[in-house]
Amino acid sequence: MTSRLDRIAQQRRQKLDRIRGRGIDPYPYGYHRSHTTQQAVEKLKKWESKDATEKAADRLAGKLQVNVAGRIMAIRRMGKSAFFDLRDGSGRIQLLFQDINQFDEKDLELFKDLDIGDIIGVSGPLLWTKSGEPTVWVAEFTLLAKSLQPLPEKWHGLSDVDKRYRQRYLDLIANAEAKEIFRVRSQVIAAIREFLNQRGFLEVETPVLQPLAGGALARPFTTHHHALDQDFYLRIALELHLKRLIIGGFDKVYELGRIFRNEGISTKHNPEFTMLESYEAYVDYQDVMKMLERMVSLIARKIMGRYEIEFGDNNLNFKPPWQRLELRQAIIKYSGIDFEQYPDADSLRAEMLKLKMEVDPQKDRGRLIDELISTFVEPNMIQPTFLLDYPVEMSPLAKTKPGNQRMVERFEAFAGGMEIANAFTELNDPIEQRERFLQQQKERKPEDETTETIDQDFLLALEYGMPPTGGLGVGIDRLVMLLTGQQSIRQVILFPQLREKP
RNA sequence: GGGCCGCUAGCUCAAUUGGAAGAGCAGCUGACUCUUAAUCAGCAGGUUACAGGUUCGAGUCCUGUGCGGCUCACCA
Repeated sequence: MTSRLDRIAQQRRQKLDRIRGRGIDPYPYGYHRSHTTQQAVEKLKKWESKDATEKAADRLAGKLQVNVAGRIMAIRRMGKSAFFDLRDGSGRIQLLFQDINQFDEKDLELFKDLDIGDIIGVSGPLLWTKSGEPTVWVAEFTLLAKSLQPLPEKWHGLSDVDKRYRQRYLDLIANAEAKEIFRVRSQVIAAIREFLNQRGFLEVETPVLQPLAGGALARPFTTHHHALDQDFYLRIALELHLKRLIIGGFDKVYELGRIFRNEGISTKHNPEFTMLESYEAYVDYQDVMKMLERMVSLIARKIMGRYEIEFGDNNLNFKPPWQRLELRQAIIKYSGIDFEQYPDADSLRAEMLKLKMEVDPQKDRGRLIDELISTFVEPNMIQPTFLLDYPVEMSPLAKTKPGNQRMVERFEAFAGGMEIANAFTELNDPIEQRERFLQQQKERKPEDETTETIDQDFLLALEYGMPPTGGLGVGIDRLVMLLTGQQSIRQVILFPQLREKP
């Protein structure tokens, strides 16, 4: 703490003491609002459209009276009068304190002690100022919360990225764009629920704490339950529990939930992030593809008002149908390598080395192909695109293509150079699933902490019979990034993970 | 984890080759009854992230640490 901040805080505390000394509670219990600031402005506009006689009658009848409340964002004192900007969750409105001598001694003193940042409630009639600003002419005012800290600068806002994340409330107060991003995020999630609910999907909740972290391959967070004296993992995917529910007879289920991966942090990765997974019985990945492009495009149009969204230097067009491209063809197109010609890891690695790629000799064929995707293909996936049909090594939970044991019915959706969704026709043959898990375990490196051990309970569930099912996973944070044009995942997560400051 | 960049007043930013740490906003005092980045006059406000080093002299150069950003690696 520097002396200057101390001094400002000290001044505010002195004001607080003065206010208390006059018998005023600076933190009272509530306030009756008749209107939000936005509603008040609308009310005034509506009144403006009436004819002169009606207007005068309304004014006389006190029909322009409102009670509004919010945070003081600006103070323009001008001798006996003053203009304040008042902001609430809906917007802002101007306040006019005309001739402050109308107030009694107590209110006058309180008025003098009001600061930018304080929360107040006011009542009085609405009016237009000469310059056409909708304004509340303040007849009465009440302090609702005294602010003891100075707000960020009014014009430039808060730009210190570190501070914006650590003190997100200041970001939300100071930067309107930040607030808008999270409003959009909330609407996106609501729209997803509405879309899926309308289609007969059932929203469910499954455990975050799991004895095995299955359904994906990622390093999990670990924790410990004391009463059970048992270690648990935080889930890294929703998949295996949702499939159990398909087996249980819910034909359409989804979960919107937080998942946790103990891996690197980047502009596209946060250790905890929000995933949508949905499972629908009796459909395949082609049906899921149609549903996804329909869902995302509807959301874009509903919330952003259009199919085309500016993202970085590009204009993304989410109008269906999205481009469909076989994974194999995409890799050939962007890297020149046809993985079908290299049936094992060694030959593929040799070919990749020719492209001067730095290739980890530990990587198996699936991971090598994955590297080809992320190096050559993903950066080119700007317009919404489905990549279809993946090698079986990369997809232990997906069903192989009919007549081709090496490939599975899987797609990933990309846009803006990011993967936003992953889906497949789910493998429902319990014998094959067990073999795939065993194969996966065999290829696992001894030092590799990321590989799950086999989820026997899930295999048992599969043995009771799971209908043919199409499954989908969507990265909600990335979807919000795309829709709001944000280049960093931290801009769309209210409280992103940061290192603790000393 | 590696590389590069950044950290100056509460906030937004300056500071020439290494030569007296500044401005705007916010704050305080005063003037002002239609302002809206109000205006005008004045005042106050700094461990230049932290710890060392080089130097007559360091915000500036060097080393280390912390935190952040970008990027690479990692990442179904």
